[in-house]
Amino acid sequence: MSARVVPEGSRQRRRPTKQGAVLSERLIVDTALRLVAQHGAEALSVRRLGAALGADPSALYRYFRNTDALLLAIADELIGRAQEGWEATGDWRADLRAMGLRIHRSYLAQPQAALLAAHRTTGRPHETRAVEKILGILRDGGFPDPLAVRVYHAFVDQALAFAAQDAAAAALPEAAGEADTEVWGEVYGRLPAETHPHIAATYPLLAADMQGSGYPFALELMLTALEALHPDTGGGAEKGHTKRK
Amino acid sequence: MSARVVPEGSRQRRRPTKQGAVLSERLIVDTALRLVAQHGAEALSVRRLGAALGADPSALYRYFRNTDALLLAIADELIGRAQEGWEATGDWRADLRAMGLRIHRSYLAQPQAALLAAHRTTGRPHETRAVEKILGILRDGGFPDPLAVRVYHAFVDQALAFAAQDAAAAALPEAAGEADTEVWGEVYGRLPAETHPHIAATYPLLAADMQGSGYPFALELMLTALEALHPDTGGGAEKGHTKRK
DNA sequence: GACCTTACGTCAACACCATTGACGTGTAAA
DNA sequence: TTTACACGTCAATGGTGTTGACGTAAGGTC
Repeated sequence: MSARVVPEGSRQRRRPTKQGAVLSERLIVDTALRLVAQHGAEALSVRRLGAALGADPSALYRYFRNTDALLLAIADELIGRAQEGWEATGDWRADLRAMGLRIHRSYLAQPQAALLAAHRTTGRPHETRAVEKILGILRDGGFPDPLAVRVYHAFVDQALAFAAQDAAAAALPEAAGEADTEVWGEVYGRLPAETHPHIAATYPLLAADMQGSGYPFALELMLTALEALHPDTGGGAEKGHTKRK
Repeated sequence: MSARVVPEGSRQRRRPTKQGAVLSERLIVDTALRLVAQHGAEALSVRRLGAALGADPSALYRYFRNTDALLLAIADELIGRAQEGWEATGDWRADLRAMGLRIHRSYLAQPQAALLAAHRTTGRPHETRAVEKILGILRDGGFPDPLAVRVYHAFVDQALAFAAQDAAAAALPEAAGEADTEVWGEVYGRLPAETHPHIAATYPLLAADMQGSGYPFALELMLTALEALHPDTGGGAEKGHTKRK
C-alpha cells in the first residue's frame, strides 16, 4: 500500500537520479517512444526504460501506477502528434479525409507504440481535443446530431482500427513479420486454380494490392457513402437507416 | 538445435503424458481457446497451457516451434469457425454483409484470442478458404478484377481491424476495461461547453452510441459506397478513383 | 541558516514468463 | 523380439512486472 501511487503531475520534488537524470512524466513518455522506435515494442520493459532513463526501474512507479497507465500516456502523445499544426478548413469531406489520414500516419510512425495504444480510450487532453474537432467537422458540415454521432463513432473507430491493424504489420517481431509476408508468396502464389480459382485468377493483382494499406481506399468508400447520407446532397432519410439497433 | 522442431502433423508416435493425456495439435489449440475464454488472455502462457493439458510445458514445443506458431493456429481456428455452415447466396451485398458480421462475431466470441490473432496472416487452410470465398462473391457479383481486389482488401482489413478493436475492448484486463468505460462518464460527461461545445452538445447521444461497436454502421457505409462503384448500378468510372497509388 | 517532513530514488525480493539442452522411456515398426 | 527414435520430462537460464522497506536530499518554515 503506502501512498506509493503517483502524486499529481504538477508539484514534485525532483530529486536527480543517481546517474544525474531528472525525471518527469514528459521525459519518461518521450524516452519510451524513442526506445520503442529504436529497438521495437519488445524493448519496452520497465527495466529497460529505467536503464534508458538512467534510473532505477522502480522509480517509474512514482509517476505511473503501472505499465498500463504509462501506455495511456503514450497513446495520448500519439493522438496529440496527429493533430499538431493542423486546422479544419470547413470542407467536411476534405477535413475528414485529412483527419483520418493524419491519425493513421501518426500511429504508423510509431507502430510499436501504436499497437499498444490504439485500442484504448485515454480521456486525456489530446484525445478530447481530437474528439471535439471531429464532431465539429461533422456538425458544422451539416450532419444532424444523431447522424453526426454515429458517423463520428464509425469514422474514429475505423481510423484507429486500421491504424492498429497496419501498425501490427509494421511492428511484428521481425521473424513473424517475415513469415506473414512470405505467406503471400509461398502459400497464396501456389494455390492451384482447381481448388482456389478466384485466388489463382487474381493473384498478381492481389499480391500487389496487399502490399499497401487498405485504409485509404476504405476511407474513400466511407466518404462516398457519407455524401449519400448527407441531408443536402444525398437526401438523408432514404438510404441511411440500417436495421441494427 | 537438434531436430527439436515440430514433426509434420500427420504421423506421430503419441505417447501419453504422465497424467494420461494424449497430446495433439488439435487438442492443444482447443485447450488454449478454452483457457483464454475462461481466464482471459493473460492466462495463456506456455506453463498454464501445459498445466491445463496435463503435460510438461515444454512438451508444447514438440508441436509448435514457438508461441507465435501456436497463435497462428488459434487464429486459423477462429477464421474457420466464422465460416462454419454458411454458403453464399449469390447476392453480393447480402453475402458481404453476412461474411463481415460473421467474421466480426466469431472473433468477438473469443476476444482474448482474437486480439492476439486478428493482425496475422496465417496462410492456413481456413484462411485461404475465406479469401477464396470473398473474392468469389465480388467477382461473381460483377466487380471487375482490379476493383474486386481493392475491395477485397478494404473489406477484409476492415472486418479484421474492427474485430481486433472491439475484441480489445472486451478483452482488457478487467481493471483497464473499467477505466476505459469510466472515462466516458467521468471525463467526457464533465467537459464544459465553453471548451468542448460539440462534445457537450451531443454527450447523451455520444455516450449511448459509444457503448456498441461502430462496425455494423461502418460496414453499411462501405456497402453503400460499393453500390455506387458497381459497374451495373453506379457507373464504375465516375467516382471510384482515389488519388492514391 | 537550521529544522523538519516527506517525496522519491534505490535496493532486494517475489512470482511469473518463454525457451532450450540433455535425458530416458515407451511405442511402433522391422 | 529387437531396435530406433519420437516425444514427454527435468532443470536451468535470463528475462518480465511489481512491491515493501529504507534513507537521503529537497522544500517549506521559522
